[in-house]
Amino acid sequence: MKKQPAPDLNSLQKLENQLCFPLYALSRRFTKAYQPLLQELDLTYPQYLVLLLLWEHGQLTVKALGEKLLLDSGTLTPLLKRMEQRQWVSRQRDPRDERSVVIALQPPGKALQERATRIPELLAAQLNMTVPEFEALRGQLYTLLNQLT
Amino acid sequence: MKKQPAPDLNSLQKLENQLCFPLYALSRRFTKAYQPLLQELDLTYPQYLVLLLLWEHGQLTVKALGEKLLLDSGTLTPLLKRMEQRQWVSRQRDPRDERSVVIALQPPGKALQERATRIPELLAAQLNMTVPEFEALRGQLYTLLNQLT
DNA sequence: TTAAATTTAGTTGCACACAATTAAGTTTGA
DNA sequence: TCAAACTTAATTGTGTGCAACTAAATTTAA
Repeated sequence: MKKQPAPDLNSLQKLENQLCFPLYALSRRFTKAYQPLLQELDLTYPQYLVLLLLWEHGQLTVKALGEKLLLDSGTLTPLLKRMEQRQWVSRQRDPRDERSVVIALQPPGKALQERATRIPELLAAQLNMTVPEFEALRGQLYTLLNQLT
Repeated sequence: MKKQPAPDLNSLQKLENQLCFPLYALSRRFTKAYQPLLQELDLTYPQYLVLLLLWEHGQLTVKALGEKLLLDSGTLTPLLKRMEQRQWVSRQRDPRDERSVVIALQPPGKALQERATRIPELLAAQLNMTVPEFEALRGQLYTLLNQLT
């Protein structure tokens, strides 16, 4: 039950008073912080996200990956083809529903998991946040994500 | 003086426990929320950010735009050339320092300001947040941005 | 049953992002 | 002074993102 849906409208025309800009900038800075760690594995950040899901689930359809990552086939198809070229994943039509393409983790992709183990903690260490702060912020971001989805 | 720099490491390998993914997804969702409003002005979100700064400052160098937006010339140069083609901005070398290029707002670019007035409040209305919540979140995002910059 | 609607990936085209490099201009320090 | 170091944009090349569209497979509803 929120009372004031719109904050301080007069100054919202300024970049630094908006919410979207720091999200946009911080998202890119985060990706850049991952970059030196991912570069050692020859991975981009979106490719790393796909692998995180496949390390957990083994295989997922393009549709399922798109739902979890909020990406569409226009982004995923070429990205997954590059990952297929490196033998990290396989791509094949589901025989039970030929519309679906199943992306399955392959041994070279599985082998990256071990090398990536410490990435999350190395990133978290750069943030200087407590666990409750971290979890509260994450919760707020997911709440907003639900608002906009 | 933070006591616990790294949160709950065991589960950080999962997408939904990380901070970067919701930032990445939310940033893109926000841009998508702006899109129908910006489309009426034939603007992309990064172009809109450039105009926000030029509406405030009149003119800025490429370097200054890059510092404020955390974007480099590889992104800005082609973007600004597209904005120049539409007569929204001019691009000229600073005679006092020929290395610098000054981006100056032009009348058609200035004219967009009025048409964009209500964009921030229309966006804010979709968030269902109070002013204090909004400001607290913005503050946290800027704090993190400073950590990573 | 079967034509229409829906679902799922893929394709196309455009606009970012950014690393790496280049080129030109300016500052500096021995 | 003047060569080296630094600063600033531009360029090149790669990889996303996403809107719009296409094509094939499946589901649906009359």
